[in-house]
Amino acid sequence: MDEIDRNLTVALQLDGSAGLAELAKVAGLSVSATAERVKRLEERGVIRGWRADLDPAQVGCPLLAHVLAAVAPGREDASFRKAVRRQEAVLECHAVTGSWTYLLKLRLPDLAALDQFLNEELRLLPGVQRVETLLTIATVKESSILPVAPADPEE
Amino acid sequence: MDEIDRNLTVALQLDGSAGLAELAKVAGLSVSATAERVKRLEERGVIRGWRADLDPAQVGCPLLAHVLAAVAPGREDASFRKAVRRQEAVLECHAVTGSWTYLLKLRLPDLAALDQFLNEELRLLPGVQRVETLLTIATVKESSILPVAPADPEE
DNA sequence: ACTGAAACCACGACATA
DNA sequence: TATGTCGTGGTTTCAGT
Repeated sequence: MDEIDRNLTVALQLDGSAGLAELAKVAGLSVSATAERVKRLEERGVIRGWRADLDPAQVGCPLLAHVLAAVAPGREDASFRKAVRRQEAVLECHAVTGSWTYLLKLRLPDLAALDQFLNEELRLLPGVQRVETLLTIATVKESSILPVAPADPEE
Repeated sequence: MDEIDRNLTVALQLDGSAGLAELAKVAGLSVSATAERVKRLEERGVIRGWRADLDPAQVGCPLLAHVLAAVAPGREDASFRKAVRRQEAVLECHAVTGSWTYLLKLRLPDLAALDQFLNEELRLLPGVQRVETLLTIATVKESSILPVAPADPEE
């Protein structure tokens, strides 16, 4: 993971359809050396895959909501996690510090779907004690581009 | 945006490197008709771009944190938004309902970077009144695959 | 709007340094 | 680990339905 790899990962996040010729220019390498690098990044798992980046509104999921959930510790926790992973509407679920246990990110078609998720799915899960919903009014920024960190000595 | 388009968008989210031949099978169309559809989806902005999906940890951003911020309403709000958009570490920023104004999602190299962001960037912004940080201990689910909604009559 | 074929270009393997 | 060449295969375009 040197300077060149970092440049490649940045470029590939911005435009994964670039093509090796263009990438080679960015990297300052030949096309085949660039191809080799990209293949390595995939093999090492640095690149996990290639995705089309879709407009949520245009695929019928204009609503964004975050949900804070307090879940009782213990055995029930595992079943909560499993249930959450099965839900398509749940894009993210993180165990967090603070007075809440989990923070979920949801994409939904409309408020009816949110209501249904909260009352017919989430609240019914064992161990769920308290739920708070933060509905998104406006999105100021939403990016999937990770800030690739500069060199870390211990590599 | 018919059934075929929806199938294509789902497939392209899962694997954007699939190739038209494979996609054509999914769509049940010829290769060139499939190519046409994908091009249209791009032109209409349904597909916003093509991205390499990276492993955050491997590009030096293992830390995930969410920040709730209460910001005074008024003119200062615009400068808050502008500042937040400039910050690479801020992957998302949403104006939300409830007792907080904004919810931010951050990717960072380490706690030092988080400390620096909170104290030397966020808290210094005009109008910021209160800040609460939710550090992610474990990620249960993190997906960028939108749940493409089935047919909406009014299209 | 979809099909099929032809032209073209980009990718991937190989031999070399 | 990088380079350049060559062969293959996929993408693009075009004429036809």
